[in-house]
Amino acid sequence: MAITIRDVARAAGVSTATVSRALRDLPNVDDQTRLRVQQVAAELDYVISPSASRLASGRTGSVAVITPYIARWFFSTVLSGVESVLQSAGIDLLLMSVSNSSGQLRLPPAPRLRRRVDGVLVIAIPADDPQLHEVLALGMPTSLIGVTFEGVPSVTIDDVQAARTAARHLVNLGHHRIGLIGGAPGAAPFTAEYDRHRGFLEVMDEAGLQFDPILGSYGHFTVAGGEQAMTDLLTLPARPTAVFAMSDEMAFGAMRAMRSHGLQPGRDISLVGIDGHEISELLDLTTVAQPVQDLGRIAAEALLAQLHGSGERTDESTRPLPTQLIVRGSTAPLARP
Amino acid sequence: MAITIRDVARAAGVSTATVSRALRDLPNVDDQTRLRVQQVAAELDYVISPSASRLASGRTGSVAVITPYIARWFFSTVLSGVESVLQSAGIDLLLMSVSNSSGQLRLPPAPRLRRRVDGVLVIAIPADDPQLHEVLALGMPTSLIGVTFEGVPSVTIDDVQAARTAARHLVNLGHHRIGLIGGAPGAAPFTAEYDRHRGFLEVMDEAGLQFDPILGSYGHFTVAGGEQAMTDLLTLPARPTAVFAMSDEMAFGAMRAMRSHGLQPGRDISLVGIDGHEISELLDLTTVAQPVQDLGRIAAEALLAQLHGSGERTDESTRPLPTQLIVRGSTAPLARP
DNA sequence: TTGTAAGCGTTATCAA
DNA sequence: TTGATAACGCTTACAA
Repeated sequence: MAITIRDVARAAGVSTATVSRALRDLPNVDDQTRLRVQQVAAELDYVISPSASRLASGRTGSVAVITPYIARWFFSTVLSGVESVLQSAGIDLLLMSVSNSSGQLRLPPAPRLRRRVDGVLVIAIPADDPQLHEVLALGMPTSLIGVTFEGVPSVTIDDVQAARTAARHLVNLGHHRIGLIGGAPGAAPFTAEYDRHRGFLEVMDEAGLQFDPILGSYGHFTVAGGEQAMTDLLTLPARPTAVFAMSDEMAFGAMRAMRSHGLQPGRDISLVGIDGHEISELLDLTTVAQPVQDLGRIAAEALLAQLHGSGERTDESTRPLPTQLIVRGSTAPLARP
Repeated sequence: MAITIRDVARAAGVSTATVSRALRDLPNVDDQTRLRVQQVAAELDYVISPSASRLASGRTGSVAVITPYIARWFFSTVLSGVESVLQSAGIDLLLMSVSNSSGQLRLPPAPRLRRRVDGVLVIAIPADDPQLHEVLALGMPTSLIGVTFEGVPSVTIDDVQAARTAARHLVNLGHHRIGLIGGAPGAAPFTAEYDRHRGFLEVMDEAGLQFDPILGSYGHFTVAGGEQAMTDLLTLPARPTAVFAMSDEMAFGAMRAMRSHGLQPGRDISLVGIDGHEISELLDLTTVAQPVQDLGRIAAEALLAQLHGSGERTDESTRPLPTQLIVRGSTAPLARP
């Protein structure tokens, strides 16, 4: 069968304990000994058995990433940030999707986590989702991305601020009749939807523009959702002159709806999104960019810190990551009538 | 500490062996006994220790997915297909990226696989990449996506045919001066690049059009790569009237280059891609769509079959998955001069 | 600095 | 159908 630690020990003329210590770079091993053990191990092409190591040590050396979607831009980009950090740290990354969209019946993730991973990273699962609660109830080291939850470390942007920036941009361009495309207004607090909604309304208030609820159009955070929402706005008797879409993908859909109506973003209606999606540049969409990969990277680092530390959740209340307005052709000053 | 199998055995009044059998639905257990054991286990909130189980059984119940990129559309979409199958089968999915692009020094994946997973899924790593060879040399159950390799099961589309379809479409529209945007012509055989190149040239030959090498422009399979390649074509004395881009993302870049030059896809130059990228519809790009999620799903199923079967690689030489031409506004008949 | 040996929590063989 | 019990391959007190 495969080479075991005993084979290495025998070949190096030491005990298995010493091999174990030497190979893991633990202190209290003679340099000569360590070197010899490492050489022998290499010669024998020895690889440690993770199962045995995990059983004996109680640590799994792996973390789970729980995400609602894998194939969407935001989530896969976050994931790539997470992966790069975990890979460097030599930690196994278990990927688990919890999407229930495709009619797939999905087991709740919590039971699959126990005794299997040392920690969990959760990407943008709404704060009121029962699955999130189950995961948090496990009490293991956890790091949240794009959601906040009392007492649990999380990495986010300032969604209120991001929405404010987008809305302010439109207001500064002279627009009064500003439409809103986003998730349902009844979203749970501490979610991106909720906060972006709030930021938008704040700016409208401050500008002395009262938001006409008929200009709010809601749907899924997808291209299709944005298209539908924009279509609704375009069939209004009095169209908005500018629209704030809560995500770039919704804005893409909005653009398509506009094109179907023979309208052009920037010329006929100004449009701004949030994300900094790769495709936004192509479509010439003004957007408030967020550092998506960094979200993942930093959350992963925070999780590693918990793992290496006491194992307790250390909610160091990190400040939100910065966002940046990128002005492109989809927004323009309100044409004087 | 945590509940173990012995606690369950004690509480149910049976041996640990029986608990193990009952909980895994093995035969030769009395129905009464099985039921009682399951109830007791549930009451005690018992979860099996994967490490212990793996150590004792020799199976890890997990597979690794090795991919060059995580955040790119093709790869994340394949990944989502893979994940849905593995999740249903109760198999852990270990995600490993091998991208060396971002200057990140990445350990070769092979050593990280040994004794850690029961099988491997590899997404679109070129057939001549040494990392792929290392992985294959492990001799474990393996399933390839988007590459073929003698003796190893793989799931692909017919890239030659896909390219033929795209090229034929342009030829049928009356174009003679057709440009090519893609990966370097010196690509390794059995890769998408190589085959798409071949399919394109075949059609040109068959149509009696001889391909002027100056109309071939090569770069990375990215938006930026496509933009650069198209820019080069546009600065030619005699521009092509139509262009075949080997991927939709390259076509997106090509579109941007055209716009910079005041040209419009379909009107001034016809453009066709390959992929069926979600964004293609938005950009009105004609493309040859491939069933990307299915690629992942089917490859995962093939891997599961190996796992459940003899453990040997069963190269059942599955036929390539079908592709489909989707005609949109970016291609049009050659305007009669 | 090194070795001894008792776990870690299952699975699987063999016998009953 | 069930039970004893020997692996599985490592880690980690504790001793030396």
